[in-house]
Amino acid sequence: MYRELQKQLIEAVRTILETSWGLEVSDVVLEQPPDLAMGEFALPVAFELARKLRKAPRMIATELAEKLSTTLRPGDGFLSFEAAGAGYINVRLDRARLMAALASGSSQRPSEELPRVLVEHTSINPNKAAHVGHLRNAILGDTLVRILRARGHHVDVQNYIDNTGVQVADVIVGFLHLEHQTAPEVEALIARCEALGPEAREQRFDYHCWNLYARVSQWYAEGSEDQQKERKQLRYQTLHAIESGGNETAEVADRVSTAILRLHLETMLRLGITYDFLPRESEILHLRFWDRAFQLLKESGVLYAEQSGKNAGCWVMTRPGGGNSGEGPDEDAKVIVRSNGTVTYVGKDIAYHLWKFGLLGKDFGYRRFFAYPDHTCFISCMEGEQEHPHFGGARAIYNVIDSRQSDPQANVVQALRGMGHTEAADQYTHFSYEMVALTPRCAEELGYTVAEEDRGRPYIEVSGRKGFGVKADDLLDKLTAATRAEVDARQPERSEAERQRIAEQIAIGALRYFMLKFTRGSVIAFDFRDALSFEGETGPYVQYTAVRARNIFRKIGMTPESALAAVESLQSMELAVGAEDIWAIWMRAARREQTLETAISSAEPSTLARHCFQLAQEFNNFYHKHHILTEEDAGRRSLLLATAAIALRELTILLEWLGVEVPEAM
RNA sequence: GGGCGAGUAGCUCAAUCGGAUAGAGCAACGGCCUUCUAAGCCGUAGGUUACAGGUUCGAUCCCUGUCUCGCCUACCA
Repeated sequence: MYRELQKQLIEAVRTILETSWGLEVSDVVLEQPPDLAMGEFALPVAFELARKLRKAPRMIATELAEKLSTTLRPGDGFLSFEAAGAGYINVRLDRARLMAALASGSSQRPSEELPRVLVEHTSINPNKAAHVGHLRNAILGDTLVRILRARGHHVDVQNYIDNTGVQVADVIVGFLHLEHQTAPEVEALIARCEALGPEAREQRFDYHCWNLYARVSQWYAEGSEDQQKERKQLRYQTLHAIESGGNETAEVADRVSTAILRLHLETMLRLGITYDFLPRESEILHLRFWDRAFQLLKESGVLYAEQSGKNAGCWVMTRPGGGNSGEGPDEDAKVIVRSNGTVTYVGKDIAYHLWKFGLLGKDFGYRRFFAYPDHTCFISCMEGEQEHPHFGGARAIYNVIDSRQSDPQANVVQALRGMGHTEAADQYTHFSYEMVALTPRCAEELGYTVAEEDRGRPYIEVSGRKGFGVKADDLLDKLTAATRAEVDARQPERSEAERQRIAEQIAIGALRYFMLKFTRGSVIAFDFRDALSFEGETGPYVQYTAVRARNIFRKIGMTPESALAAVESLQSMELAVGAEDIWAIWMRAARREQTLETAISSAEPSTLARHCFQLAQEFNNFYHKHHILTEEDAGRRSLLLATAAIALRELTILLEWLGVEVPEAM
């Protein structure tokens, strides 16, 4: 109903402007007054018209308000229109009617066919344990998936696995040439680690590789010049062996990366994050996706063979911003195929994205890989199972990838556009976000020595190569331990299993909210003090609020649904009119869908996190001010109960979108 | 050199397409637990929105210039 009122109002303003003044305004701006007591909507349109009409804004506002009140009647849901301030028009709604509509939950969105979308997120190199930076990616991605589904899209979730890249190669170099292990020995190690189970963190295979990767990176940089050259050569030999496949090195790499991949999936599952499909680079190579893409790129003229200059002998592509000045070679062009004939990462990515949009004319084989409680995750392979869901061929895609990759991402879009796939290019969203870094203090806490010059900086970038960072599982364990201690103290009568479950839910709530409350563009300077805080603008604060609301209904022995159903027969709704703290909660509920739309169109989940937190604040304020159980006036009590019920309903929906559960008790 | 992003309270961050008095949380200080859970609530203090111009009824937001910081810009992946 709220949305319809907005539309009606904007339409009415447009009509009046046209018929009375013969004016056309492209965009009628609708705002909220700074204080709810002033009304539900505010129209600043009079300011815009002041110049055209050569009249004071306030006068225009008065006139327009008058016309509006004869057009939109109380029967439509509008109560009054009045000029305010220097020239605003404040609009009051029929609160009782809006409340009734909200309580009955009649905010159905049209069931039109929404396009199938594809979200790629997580995409961790399978060569080491996941860290906080990966958590930000996965949590942002998973939340995006949840809100797209809430809007009504069919969403396929993909986690791209670069199992044949240089990072995997580095760890394999470590196993084979630094530790001098044989293939069976590596396999035995994986088996031993798996037998220990996920609880033995320090002995986990991905933790082992975390350290090994750091050692190898250091090993490359050590020794004499000749040694370094030799080691670098070893590195590329290993990489090429892995890329070509069908040899023992590739076999070991596959075992190692697959074992780590499973651990990553388990880590993410702790946070309630799941995937539908895991496309791997090995299949993109062996199924020759690139050959087909190369052909298409040449045919469309996107790629051209550079004849001279520094890129002579390469197949290159003009960059999005740049362009050939006409004279001589475009030195700024992006190399896609090297002079030795090998394809770069961006080239493979173009092929992969043609597949995503169903424009390649090739497909993966699919095989079952990981079982979730409610569905199965498939992985790419050469020859797959007979029956499998179809992935790819999406109308719109979102790539959750940090901002450092904006250049290669732009290249892929440029290629699509150049090939004439303008619709695909328009529906390609690089959901970029800034990295997670560590505060210098946090780095020191972890036992890393911080260079003097870094000590003054607000943050230090994590580095997998240096083994510098906070591992995802360690952080989750730390959060769980901290919440567990608090739960033990507060809920001593509950069973061990219950308390553990609650502690985990709170830990996840804290972590997910922490990652979501920042806007995408801001670097998160990670610090345990902030992340382990459960007060103020945090997940546990919101969870606690929902638990509080639910306790009211448990205590009184009635359901929130029946409290909402009672709104119809409320005689005392006028009470809400004077009580802005109550009305604020209902208005918050009214704005939910609009906030969802904003979050999606701006690809900014933090909008929803903030909305959710503000609702929690409003409810806590209300909770403190009104004591429901001891309220004697029956009508007023019904109003208070309905308000608690709407708050609980909204909090539950919003937290679900954010991937945060409401614990039994806190 | 070029591209992208950032600079707002002591700290970490917001600010709905350019709108009314720039808001939260932490930290600090002062209050509130015989009452539905104090992981809570209320209050105090804290600001020349990096700087200088410009655009207009109005600028944290748009334009120009300057300063500072980060990332990207390889025939690495």
